[in-house]
Amino acid sequence: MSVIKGIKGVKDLLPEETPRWRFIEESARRWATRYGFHEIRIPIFEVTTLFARSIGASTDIVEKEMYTFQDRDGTSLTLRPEGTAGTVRAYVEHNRAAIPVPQKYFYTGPMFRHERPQAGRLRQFHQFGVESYGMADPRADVEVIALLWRILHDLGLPSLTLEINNLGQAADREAYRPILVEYLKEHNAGLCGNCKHRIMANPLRVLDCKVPECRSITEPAPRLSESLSETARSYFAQVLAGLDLIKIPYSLNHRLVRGLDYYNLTTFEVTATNLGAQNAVGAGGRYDGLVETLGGTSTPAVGFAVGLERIAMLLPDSQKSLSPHDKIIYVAGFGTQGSVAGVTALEELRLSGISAVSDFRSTTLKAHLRQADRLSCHFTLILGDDEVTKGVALLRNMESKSQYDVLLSSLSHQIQPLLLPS
RNA sequence: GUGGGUGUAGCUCAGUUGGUUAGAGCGCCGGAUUGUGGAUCCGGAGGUCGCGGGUUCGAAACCCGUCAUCCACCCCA
Repeated sequence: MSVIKGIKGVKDLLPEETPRWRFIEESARRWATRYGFHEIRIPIFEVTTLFARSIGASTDIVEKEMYTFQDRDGTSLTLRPEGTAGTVRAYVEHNRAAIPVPQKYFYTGPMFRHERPQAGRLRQFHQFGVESYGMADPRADVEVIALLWRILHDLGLPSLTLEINNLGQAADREAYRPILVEYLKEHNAGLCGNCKHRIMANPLRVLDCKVPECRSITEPAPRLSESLSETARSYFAQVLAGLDLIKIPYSLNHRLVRGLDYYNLTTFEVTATNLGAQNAVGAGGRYDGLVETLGGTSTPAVGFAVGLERIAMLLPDSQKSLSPHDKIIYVAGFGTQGSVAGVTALEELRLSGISAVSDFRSTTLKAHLRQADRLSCHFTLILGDDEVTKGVALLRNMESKSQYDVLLSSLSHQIQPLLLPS
């Protein structure tokens, strides 16, 4: 019999790691709530066309990274590669635009992309994201960026950089595209093979190339910012002013081009050193056209998503185990009568709200005490045949080693006060 | 999809130009202490050397293939 193993790029989160995941998730929830966002829970799979339409048919995600399968009736379904598409779908489907207050949602959960795993990249990974609908106002952008920054900063993540760029409206990019293409064609010879292809396919991505030769070629290239309309420029200026106002530090990056088709105007990304090659912790932007693309009425929107695995990698040790664990009492029942009395003692303690554990493999007091020590229990309740005969149990303080009798008839009553925080 | 690194005990890793019974540390179990944990000492259990083939008198080591994993490219959170 061969052992069945987990799927490549899909990881278990073992009990040792879940406390700090909870810490991250709870922190993100708390901040999002404080900023007026409400949780939405959307399905893990959707019809494939939802993602193809929203993310962009020619993006890498849609072209080669989706987990797609057929439903029994032949409908093509896909495990969600990101959360925005599903959230917009729900927004449109439930006609949330009709509700007369800003619709601000957050979500968290697993996402799926079929890529080769590497540091900070899995096939099932987890994101926390927010979406703010209905406000075509720079302050909405600032609010979302501020929330992103606060979540990450509050977790104590080291050396974060917030980069921001203005992608303009689609018309601005259309105007810029031929200008950039012309420049790139002149310098075609010096570009890497990838970028030579990108000139026609997606010229903006050449700006984002990591190859040093490409970077030095694109450094003096005409910039998108020069082709932007006055409204796009002024909008972006107001976003930056808003960030200045509430003291969110940022740096402008004219090369920041996001990989999803639906972004316009403001785009941003928070990167960290020490993450390996995948250094983006979180990213987002404005996507004013998406709701309409998915059949809703024209609705401006802005949002972001952060990668939980990447946050977990960056989280300092001092932040990892902040969950306050209650005091636990170990019940050492051994011998014929002691074993039986141990079972009832465990249940009685638990019913009265006390965390109680035991290791039923241990048959000797020595073995029990060793387990109590390993479980770092503050107290051990010793229950051997002698104690049962006397109608008592021995309560041992594991640190001071002092121990005394407690009556079995009023066990939890006597133990409860001992477990209160001293 | 492409490239590179690594697969030996539960964990971290040694293992000489190919040579006899594959080791260490930590961990685990037991004893010293017949009902008292952590420290110490003593003892013990635990290995298809990733898998399959090949070369050889002989392979953990060399060759080929394969799988897993990690890292990087592409791209992204």
